[in-house]
Amino acid sequence: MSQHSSKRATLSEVAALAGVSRSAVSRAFTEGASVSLKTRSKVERAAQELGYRPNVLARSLTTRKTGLVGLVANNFHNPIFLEVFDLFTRRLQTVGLRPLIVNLTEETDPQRSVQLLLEYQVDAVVVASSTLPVGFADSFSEAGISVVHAFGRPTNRKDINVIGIDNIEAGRIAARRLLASGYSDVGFLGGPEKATSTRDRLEGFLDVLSDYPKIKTRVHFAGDYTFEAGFDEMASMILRGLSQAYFCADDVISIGAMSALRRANFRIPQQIGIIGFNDMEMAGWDNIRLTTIHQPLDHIIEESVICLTGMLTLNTRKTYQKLLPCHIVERDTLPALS
Amino acid sequence: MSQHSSKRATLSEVAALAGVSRSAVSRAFTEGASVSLKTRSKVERAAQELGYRPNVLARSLTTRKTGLVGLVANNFHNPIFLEVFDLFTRRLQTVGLRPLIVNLTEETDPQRSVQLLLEYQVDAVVVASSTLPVGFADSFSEAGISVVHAFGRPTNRKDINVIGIDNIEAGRIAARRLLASGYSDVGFLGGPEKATSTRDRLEGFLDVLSDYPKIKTRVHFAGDYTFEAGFDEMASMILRGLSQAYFCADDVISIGAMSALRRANFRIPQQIGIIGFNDMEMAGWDNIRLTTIHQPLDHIIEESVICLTGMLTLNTRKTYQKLLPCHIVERDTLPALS
DNA sequence: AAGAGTTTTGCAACCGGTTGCAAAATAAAA
DNA sequence: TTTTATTTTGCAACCGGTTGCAAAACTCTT
Repeated sequence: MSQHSSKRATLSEVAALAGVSRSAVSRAFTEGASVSLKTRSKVERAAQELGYRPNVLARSLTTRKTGLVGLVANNFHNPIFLEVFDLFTRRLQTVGLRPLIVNLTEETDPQRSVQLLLEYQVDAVVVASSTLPVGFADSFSEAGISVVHAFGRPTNRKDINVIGIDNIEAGRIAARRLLASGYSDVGFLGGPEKATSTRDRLEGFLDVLSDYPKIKTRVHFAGDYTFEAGFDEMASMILRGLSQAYFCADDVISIGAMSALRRANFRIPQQIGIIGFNDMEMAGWDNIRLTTIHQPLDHIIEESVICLTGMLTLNTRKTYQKLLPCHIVERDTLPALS
Repeated sequence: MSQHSSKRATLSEVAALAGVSRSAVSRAFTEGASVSLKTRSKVERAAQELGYRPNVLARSLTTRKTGLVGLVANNFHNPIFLEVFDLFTRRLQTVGLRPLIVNLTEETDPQRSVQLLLEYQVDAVVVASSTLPVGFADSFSEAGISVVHAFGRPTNRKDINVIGIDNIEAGRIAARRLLASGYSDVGFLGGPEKATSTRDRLEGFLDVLSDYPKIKTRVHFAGDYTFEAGFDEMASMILRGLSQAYFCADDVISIGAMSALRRANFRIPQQIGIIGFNDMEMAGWDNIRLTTIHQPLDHIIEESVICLTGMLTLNTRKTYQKLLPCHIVERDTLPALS
């Protein structure tokens, strides 16, 4: 009941007050340990009295489980990541894990970040990004830490778990949707050219279109998954001539691009059609209503956390690679299909 | 150079390999400890060889510093928080602190979250929210942990640090700006009615307007700092009759409200003027161009981290309460001033 | 070369917990 | 009640580090 504001109570103090051994106290606080009802209640009373809470970090020293999970991300300018953080932190919380977040900026040295998470003895690492230094996720598994790469691309590295979507198929879906609207001149506006997600979506996109040689196809890249990048790239495309419709490889890029189009007085979808990617919250806002490919964030994250807890409880090191299906959400930036 | 993939090397192993005592190794890894050049290099060589990295958690046991900082937030649906996270994680990283993030949802028990951070022995807690269970920040300082409440309201509780803005003054600024445009009927569209930020902004707003009894003033509240809340509230206001201009107490609410207005064919700013609050990244996007009150996020966060490191290094418990100035960013949702 | 002053080193105890093991206590069987 | 099986308990060692203290190893004087 009473609280010491200054100093935190320790195991020994509780043991002393309860009149039992330190081990007894420890056991009273460990699930499924052997303690009699009598001791347990003595301990609980004493603990209550002192406001005792076990020190997880000290405990981790012997149990070798910290409950910490590194959450590495490198794009804090795309609103989709707020949703990602929300979902990840919630899910991790409910399974008793604590996210230790690493913001991988241009200034931070990736290798140093790896070290850092190692020093904090994280139980596992979640890498949430589709644009990363190649081999970044690898360095964790090399150091003996379980990794799950959310939004990643499948790899043949046996010890990396990947949960994401089939970006190639997503590119195909977009291409087919544009074909269905009858366009004869379509464009691809990707994110960073070297990002695996960009390359894969482009591959699928071109894959479908290669069967329709009469349809003109243009390819462009925004340097970044940001509004400005989308805006700027579209602005320059306007000067060089436009296709009838675009597959923009990210919602925020789409919004940037549409903004540039509207500023140049193009009407969407009447003059130019747009299909985005991600289906972030904002895409459904009434002033945007972006037709886009839904990426099943919650599902991806759910699976990631399942994969993670799986590895932590039974420590089966079975590699887990899962690609989840995407689907189109029809809104107002492509003409409705009949 | 070589790495053990399976097992992490420990202090003792390094000591053995280097042929020195464990203390020597420890000292070689502690800034400013007494070690000869010779031993240091022996240790470094051995550490390199084994891929040794000290266990921060074990160290924290004796040093009583974990380098962990709890970062508590409760709104993952407002894009402004992505900026907040970005800035906080960056800043904390550069001063060698690690953010342990807590997502305070409706399901999570606030008291349990406090416990949790205590169990992890965080060095300090940052509470980043302007809408929180009253006394929430208190429970940390009661437990003997330094708290800084970013975006909070000043309090007379002596042990809580607050860094934020003067919301009352912000309300005044908004009111004066609307007056300057010559409106004779203005509205306030706040966030959650009980949030301190809402109440304060309203207070300032009404404070200025009380000097102009001829100007009609209406007050409304959106239930939440979200797009939908802004949209819905404005939609229902449209039915009940509108003022000429509104101070919306958050950008995302503003965007929701404007969306409802546009859908009802009102032209902004010609028919209805809007001034928002926060100046989030998106407010400057070309398709939004929201005139809004800039809240100095980066400055607030910089100060918060300074306050925090101050408390941690020299552990002066001097209370630190700082309100930073806001200013208007003129864009396109209010008529330009001559 | 001996003595004084300074720096470096290792020992051992400690931080706050957990856990294998054998002894003590309790419950069940005879 | 005694014997045996079972549960509960405390001891002591350990997890991976740090640190006060006294001894050891250096410098520098004289």
